[in-house]
Amino acid sequence: MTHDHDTIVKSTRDSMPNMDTMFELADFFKVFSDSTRIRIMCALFEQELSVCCIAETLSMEQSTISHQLRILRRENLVKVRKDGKQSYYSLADEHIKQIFEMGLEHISE
Amino acid sequence: MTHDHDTIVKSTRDSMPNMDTMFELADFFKVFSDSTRIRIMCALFEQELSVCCIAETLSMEQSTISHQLRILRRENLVKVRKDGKQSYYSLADEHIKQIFEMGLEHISE
DNA sequence: TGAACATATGAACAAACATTCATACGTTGA
DNA sequence: TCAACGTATGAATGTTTGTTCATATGTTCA
Repeated sequence: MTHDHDTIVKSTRDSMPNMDTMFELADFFKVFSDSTRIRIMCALFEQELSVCCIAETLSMEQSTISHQLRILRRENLVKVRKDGKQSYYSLADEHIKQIFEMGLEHISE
Repeated sequence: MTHDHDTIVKSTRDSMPNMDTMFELADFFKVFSDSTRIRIMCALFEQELSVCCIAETLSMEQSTISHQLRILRRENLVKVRKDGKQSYYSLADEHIKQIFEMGLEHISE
């Protein structure tokens, strides 16, 4: 780059959020970037479900679902309730629906 | 799974969006799941910028930025205006800011 | 108590992805 | 026209990540 961009570069940098914030933002959206996790969350929109019930609903292996639920749990998007042998998962945040709506809105354009 | 979940599985499946929709949704969020792309979009919030200007703002290689801009272009999140040697990129959609806001809201909890 | 079941998790594997390097293409101005 | 510059892109590379397999943990019930 030869021409003088110093002013623009500087003011652009100043206008941007903190580095940390932008990395966190990417990490947050990363959770929604996998179709299995999306499908799990969609399944949980109506009611809480056990792990094997989710697995059967999605026609996927129990292990796969458990691994993905772990990620959703870590990110505080779902919560667990244990009852006997089963673990019942539900959405931790009503917020999630809004985020879905927003994505759907963009897709339908 | 031994106990009878057929009813729940069936009604859950019925309540869920189309498969295609859920895959598209994941693909949409995938675009936001990378910190470089997030940073590029943040840089473009204020004004259109040339490729080399973005690269310098983020202290990253021009090639890296070009590759990521290609993805953002493919997903219709940025648009290009060519002027002489330079390509000026800008956000294609005011929508994007809303999506960012929503993510930031969740992070700050 | 032991067998059947539900869930969680580590290791291995394959696929997806971001970055870098090298280079090609197009534009400008001397 | 040729050199310098800005941008785009294919190939190579290393890393991340989702899925599978095997298995461990914990619970229920006969």
